[in-house]
Amino acid sequence: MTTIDSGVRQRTRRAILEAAATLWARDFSASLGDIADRAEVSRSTLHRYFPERQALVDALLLDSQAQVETAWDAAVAASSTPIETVENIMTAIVDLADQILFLFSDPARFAGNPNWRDDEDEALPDLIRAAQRDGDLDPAIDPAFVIGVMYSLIYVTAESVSTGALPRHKATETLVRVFRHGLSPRA
Amino acid sequence: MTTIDSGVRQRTRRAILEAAATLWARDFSASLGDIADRAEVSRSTLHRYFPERQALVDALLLDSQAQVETAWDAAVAASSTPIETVENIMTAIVDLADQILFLFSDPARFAGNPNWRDDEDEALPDLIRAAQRDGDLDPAIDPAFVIGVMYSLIYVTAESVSTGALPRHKATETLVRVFRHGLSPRA
DNA sequence: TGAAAATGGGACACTGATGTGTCATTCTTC
DNA sequence: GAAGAATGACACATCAGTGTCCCATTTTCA
Repeated sequence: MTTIDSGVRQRTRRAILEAAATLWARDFSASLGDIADRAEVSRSTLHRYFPERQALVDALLLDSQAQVETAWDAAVAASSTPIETVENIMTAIVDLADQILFLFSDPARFAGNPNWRDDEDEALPDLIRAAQRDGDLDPAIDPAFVIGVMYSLIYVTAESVSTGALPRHKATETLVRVFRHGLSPRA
Repeated sequence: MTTIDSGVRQRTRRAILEAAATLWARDFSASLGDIADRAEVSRSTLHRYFPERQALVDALLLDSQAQVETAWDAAVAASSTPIETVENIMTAIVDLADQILFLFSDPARFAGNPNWRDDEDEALPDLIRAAQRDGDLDPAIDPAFVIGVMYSLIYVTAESVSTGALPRHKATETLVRVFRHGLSPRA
């Protein structure tokens, strides 16, 4: 178990993490039994991979942060200006809505957890301020508020996509448009 | 108990409902003990007012809907155009963020509950469409998406106000501004 | 094919939340 | 000051979620 990592184990582990993200994004009190059902795995198996509930929480925390970071870095690499970077990050993260909700829906959820990193806590406000200096975002609006709007719009967009109300490209297009127009310095 | 409604009982009842709204808005699995603590009341007293958990849920459901309806009607009465009505509703509802979260954060929470009413389910989309016809909102954006943006912005604004990041008038001003600009038909 | 790995499922104890009831104390109100 | 309302503090039973074993069965792979 410590040295061997068969493909089977990886797939099972991933299925459990996916199920946990889906359920815990909406309801963090969802039981391990619910998660096991969703992952199409017995509760025994779930406990073999994650002995305690906290172990699954920690694993999902690390996994979610890694996924977000990957998408984040790709968005940064593909952008040239601050506003473009912010918009690309939003678009990229729409697909990680479950992970975002799990990570950020309750600010106190991971307080004191050694695995919690708020790396971007400074990177994002810096980006916002840079975009404000460039004249692409209204400098009168508190960066923290801008970030709140960002995550809100991401969540709304992800909902629209997951319910099938809008195709992904159309939804993200609207997302970026609403964000840019809503927070632009133009009166 | 059935005929008498002393001021004491009303205050205690209200304190419990307030506490439940505050806690359940963020975490619907919060225990009755937590709510009793928050309301500064013993768990015994809470059970005297609401014999079962479900009784408290139903009472809060009715109370929240009534509060929202009151604020809603006042906003409608004070407005003359569809877009103005929508904006006034948003501003009024910022103070009811806990109730809004309790009512709408989980679409399935009240499925099948006889006390659940979605009266505004048609009133709001109608308002949106009217504002779109007036040229105040972009007709290319799905009304359901507009409503999602509305509630998201209300939540972000309420957060800013409750954490003290922004004074209420400044926050609501930004709220309306972002909404109008973000969804305006102007390119 | 046969061993090892992986899984399913049941039994069990433990814990926290819940629902019910009783009794003593505090507070209103006349 | 006395009667009744309101509350707090316990005690107790119940129940769902959790964590731990154990064993039979299935799947994987050399």
